Amino acid sequence: MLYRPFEKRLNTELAKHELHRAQWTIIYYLENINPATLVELSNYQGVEKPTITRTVSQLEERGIVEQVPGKDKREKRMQLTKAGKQFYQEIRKTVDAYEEEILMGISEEELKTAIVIMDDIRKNIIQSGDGEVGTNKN
Amino acid sequence: MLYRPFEKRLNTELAKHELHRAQWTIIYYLENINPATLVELSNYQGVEKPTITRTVSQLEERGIVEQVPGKDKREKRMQLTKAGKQFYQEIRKTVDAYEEEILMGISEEELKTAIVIMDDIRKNIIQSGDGEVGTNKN
DNA sequence: GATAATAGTTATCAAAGGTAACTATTTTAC
DNA sequence: GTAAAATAGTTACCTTTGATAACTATTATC
Repeated sequence: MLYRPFEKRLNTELAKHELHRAQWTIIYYLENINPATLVELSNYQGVEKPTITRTVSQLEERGIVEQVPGKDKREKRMQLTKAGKQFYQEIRKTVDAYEEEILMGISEEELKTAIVIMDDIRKNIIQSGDGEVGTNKN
Repeated sequence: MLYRPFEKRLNTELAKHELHRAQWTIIYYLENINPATLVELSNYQGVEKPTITRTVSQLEERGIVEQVPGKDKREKRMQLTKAGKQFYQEIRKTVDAYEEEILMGISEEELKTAIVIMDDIRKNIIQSGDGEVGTNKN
């Protein structure tokens, strides 16, 4: 049970920027894969659509993300605003410091190994049972 | 982000026994360290006391755990009831199957490595910052 | 063109956590 | 030996984060 203390601590770090974990996860994803639809975000987070709608709205209200016209009138494609990208860099500092702290004494190799294994497990979960999100099954 | 799919799936497994993750964690802990106080449980889960009070009450109402007189009139020492222990065995089957499934293709060694690393990280979190629970600081 | 599927939203509920403020005991300090 | 501090737990209440059900609007498919 690594998760509880990790999340607890991450949230106190993010609180410095008046952010919560769920919001940060979306900002983080958008920094990499930039215009992303809500469904994409929903799949990434492993969370139902209404949950994403809410979190994205919060970020929208704060001017961190904005909509870009997608090829479809249905889809809502989001990207980080200019301010959002700057914001990301700020949070990044906090998160980097946090990560460095909790990874003290753990080598690059060890970390890589752990990541690979956890990724294998994640794939197993998503493949078999229904670690997946409802939308995908229709 | 291994956690979300893992918890989601675990919860659907536990639902077969009308259980939730937080409850299961306590049952699991009590199977090993049997009479445990609420503070102990609270530290184990990395969660504040009121949260534990609630979860333990639920298990108490279902006759899964019961109080044993501790050396102190303050502390509430809990153990699994007879029914609770039987219940544990049942759930164990479900959880074992689940674990086997998600660990498919992952060797003993790999798993051990991952556990060691994650444990190191957990220790780092608890040591430094405040991955800890409020009670401990007073 | 009617039916399916897809993307998103709204409303509402539940799980799981937190804080503040409290009671009842037990320890510690003077 | 009592007053103050610490410890264990509880109650009341709030927040975050998730889920479901039922819906609209748009696009694909047959």
